[in-house]
Amino acid sequence: MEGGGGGGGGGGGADVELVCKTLQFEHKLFYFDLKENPRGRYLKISEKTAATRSTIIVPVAGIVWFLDLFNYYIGTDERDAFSKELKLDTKVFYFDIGENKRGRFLKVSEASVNRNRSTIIVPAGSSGEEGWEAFRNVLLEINDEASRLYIVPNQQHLEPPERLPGLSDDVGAGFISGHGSQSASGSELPVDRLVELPPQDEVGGMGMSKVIRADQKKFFFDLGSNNRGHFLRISEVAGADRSSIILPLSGLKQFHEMIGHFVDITKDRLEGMSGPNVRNVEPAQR
DNA sequence: GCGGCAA
Repeated sequence: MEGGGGGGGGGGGADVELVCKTLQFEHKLFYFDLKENPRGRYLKISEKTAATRSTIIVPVAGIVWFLDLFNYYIGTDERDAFSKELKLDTKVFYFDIGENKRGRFLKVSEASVNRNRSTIIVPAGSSGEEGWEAFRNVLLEINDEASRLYIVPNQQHLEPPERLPGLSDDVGAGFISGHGSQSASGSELPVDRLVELPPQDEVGGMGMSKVIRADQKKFFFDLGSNNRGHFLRISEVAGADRSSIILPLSGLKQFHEMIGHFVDITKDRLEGMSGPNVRNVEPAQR
C-alpha cells in the first residue's frame, strides 16, 4: 500500500517520495510515485484493482517518453497506431493497444533483466480516450513538478549562460517502432510536436551555474532539461571558442567515478611523485 | 461491476 505514510517499514526502505498522485479511472486506481534513492529518481506507476496490483518502474528520463507515447496513442487513429517499444537504460517498455468486450486499452509492459515482466493496462474509456488523457495529464503534472525540484530555494540572480543551439537531440534514449507490420509512409512517430511540452531548454533558470578554471580555460557547469530529461552541460570556454558536452543525469555518477579514477592515477604527477617506490624527500638544505 | 496482460 502506498498511502501516504512515511517511511517505511518494509522492503525497499530508504527511497524518498517526492511526488505522489493517484488517478482513479473506471474501477482501477493508479498510483504515481516519483521517488528518489541514491541511484537516482524514478517514477513508480502502480495499477490497483480489487484483486490485483501491478507496478512498473520508469526512470525519470523516461517520463517524457511516456508522455510522448501516450500522446501518440491519443492522437493516432486506431488503425494507424503501431505498437512501440521504448528502451531506457536496461529496460524495455512495450506499448500495445488491445481491445476486448470491455473496450479498448493500452497495455504498457516493462521487461527488465532481473525482474519478471510487469504490465499495467490503461483503459481508453467509453467515450473516446479520456482514460489515456487523464493518465497523460498526471504524467504532465509529475514531469512539471519534477523539473521544479531542481530549483534551489534562494535563487540568486545569476547571469544565465549563453544559450546553445541544438541541445535537445543529445540527451536521452530513443524509442523505436515495435512490431508493427507495415512501415507506413514517413508517418512514423511525430514525437517532438505532439503536445505542448515544457520548454525545449530551460537552462539558466536553475540558478545552479558553476564555474571552474584550469590554466587558461574556464569550465561552466549548468543543469538543464529539455523534453528528453535532465542533463548537466559542461562547457569549455577558451577565448571566443566554446564547446560543450551534454551529460544525462543518469550518467553523472559514472562520470564522477571516471573522473575520480583519473584523479587517482594522476595524483602522483600532481603532488610530486610519491608512493611505494618513490617517496618525497625533504628538500636538501640550501 | 467490471477486466484485459502473461506466467
